[in-house]
Amino acid sequence: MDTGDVFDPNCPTRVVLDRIGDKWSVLVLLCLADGPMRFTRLRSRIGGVTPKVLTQTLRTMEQDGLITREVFAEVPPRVEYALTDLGRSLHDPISAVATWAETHVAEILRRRERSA
Amino acid sequence: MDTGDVFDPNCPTRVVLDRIGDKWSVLVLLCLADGPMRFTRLRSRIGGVTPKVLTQTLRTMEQDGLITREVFAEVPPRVEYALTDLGRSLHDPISAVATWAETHVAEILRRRERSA
DNA sequence: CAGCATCCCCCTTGATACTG
DNA sequence: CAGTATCAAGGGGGATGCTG
Repeated sequence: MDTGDVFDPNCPTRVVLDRIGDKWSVLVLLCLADGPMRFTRLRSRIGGVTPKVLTQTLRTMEQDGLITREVFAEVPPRVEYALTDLGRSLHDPISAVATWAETHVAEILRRRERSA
Repeated sequence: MDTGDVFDPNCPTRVVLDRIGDKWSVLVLLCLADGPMRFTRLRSRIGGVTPKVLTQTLRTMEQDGLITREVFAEVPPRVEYALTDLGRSLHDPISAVATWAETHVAEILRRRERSA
């Protein structure tokens, strides 16, 4: 397998880029960086996400080994999500992009309007 | 405008994240990091992209001020795309993510299969 | 060469409602 | 609380063909 060329459509790196490009995954990761968190907490912190989509996102991230899902046999039910080492290792790169975004958003919006 | 909370759905930072999440923008940016490039060159280096989508991507990136588009009045026509300073400033963060992707792709795919 | 025009499809995303 | 079920919609993305 060729992991050396992101430009190759068959390159598995594309898979990762797709996941990162996902609208919610990044937000979940940034959120969980503050520590383990329950479903409802995630949902309320990440504005605009529906339960279904949040569940989908969490399941996929779990399968990819980015987060863990721990169910406590209690009433009422409690489920905690947390970053794995792999997930944590992605935090810094993602965070750098987020910081860039926050820094340059204004400029981009300005240019976008100017060319509208 | 509140640029401080990525979790706010109205936060313009989301806009940038969306653009970055775009399937092709990242590839274009990585590609142009090697220097100015013509349409066809971009198209052949970025496997799997159709002209229409590539054009859309380039236009949007131009409007956002990430790249420039220079048309040479020649026959046959020649159009060169290049990164702006803004675009260049995004290269490092993006590149960090890409590197992460290449490094951890194998592990992710392994986990994904294991949980399938 | 560098693209625009068209048509189309599917797949994500979402709103709403319900449940173990 | 932490989800599932269902249904609807929209647009990103793609194939093809044409042109300045």
